[in-house]
Amino acid sequence: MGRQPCCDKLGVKKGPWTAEEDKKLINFILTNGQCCWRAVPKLAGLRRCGKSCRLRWTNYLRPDLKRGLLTDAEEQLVIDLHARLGNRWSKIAARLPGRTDNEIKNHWNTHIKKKLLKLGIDPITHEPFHKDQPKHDELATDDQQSSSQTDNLLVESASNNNNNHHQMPETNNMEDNNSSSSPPTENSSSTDNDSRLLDSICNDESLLNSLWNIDEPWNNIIQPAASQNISDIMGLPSSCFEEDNSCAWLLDCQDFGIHDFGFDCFMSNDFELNTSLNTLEMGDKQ
DNA sequence: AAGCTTAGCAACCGCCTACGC
DNA sequence: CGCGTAGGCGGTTGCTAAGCT
Repeated sequence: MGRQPCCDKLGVKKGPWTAEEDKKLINFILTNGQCCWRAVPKLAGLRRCGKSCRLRWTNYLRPDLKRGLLTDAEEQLVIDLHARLGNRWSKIAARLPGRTDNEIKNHWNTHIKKKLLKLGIDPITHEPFHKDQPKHDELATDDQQSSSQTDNLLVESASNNNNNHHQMPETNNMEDNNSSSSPPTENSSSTDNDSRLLDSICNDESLLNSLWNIDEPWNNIIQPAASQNISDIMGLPSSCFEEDNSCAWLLDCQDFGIHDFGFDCFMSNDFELNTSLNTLEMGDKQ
């Protein structure tokens, strides 16, 4: 016999999540951590599929998520990664701390793809269109003279991608274990390719600096007073927020639905947190 | 001001893989 | 070893707000 079904489809709610449902899910995960998603809806008092709960948590409620548009550096990294990994959004997201595969996928489809098309670059192959080659989208026909900073980055990135396909240094330590070295397609991936990718990223000093500058401020955000307030507000034992507890990740709480879930204490009582958040925003805009 | 179109994003759907039984 | 499920993934849909006529 196998396991029990994830959820009985009957009586399962669909559609947008309400603030009340979000609260329940957050409360549950704060209390119990991320365990068996199948059991989450029942235990948390939600009429949702476990899958839906997992998605809501990973794509929206997770405290380590960043908010707002991708920065130029992140965007370039996505392009770079997409050139080698194809539409493997989860792999790409794994390289961008605080970003979800869904977010990156959406950003790709709504922003990056269009930019590439405008620049005459095929978003699938990352190769420039040939003059006699039909483009994938009508958008590609207008305004190909665009010269914004982002567009320049994109051109540079695409150009680098083409060059790097054959000249990437050897390294290791990537989680992907496929072994093909084919050009970037939906299914192409390999340890070698990933290793080279990591290496090329690590060798890109400006890119790395940019990413580290984004993440660094979080080290300074955590204040004991803040965690105390959270435990009070959420009605949870303060032990949930102790350093060695499974909920210690909450201390890394960044910028998620703070106002929606009664986390305003972060904003009103903690000057240093505000400063850190401002620093982060500055970093994001740079 | 109203109606229409478009862009952006959250959420769902269906498939695949790993794993428990 | 085979069956069936949970979890994960990528593609797609549908809702909503913003922009346009």
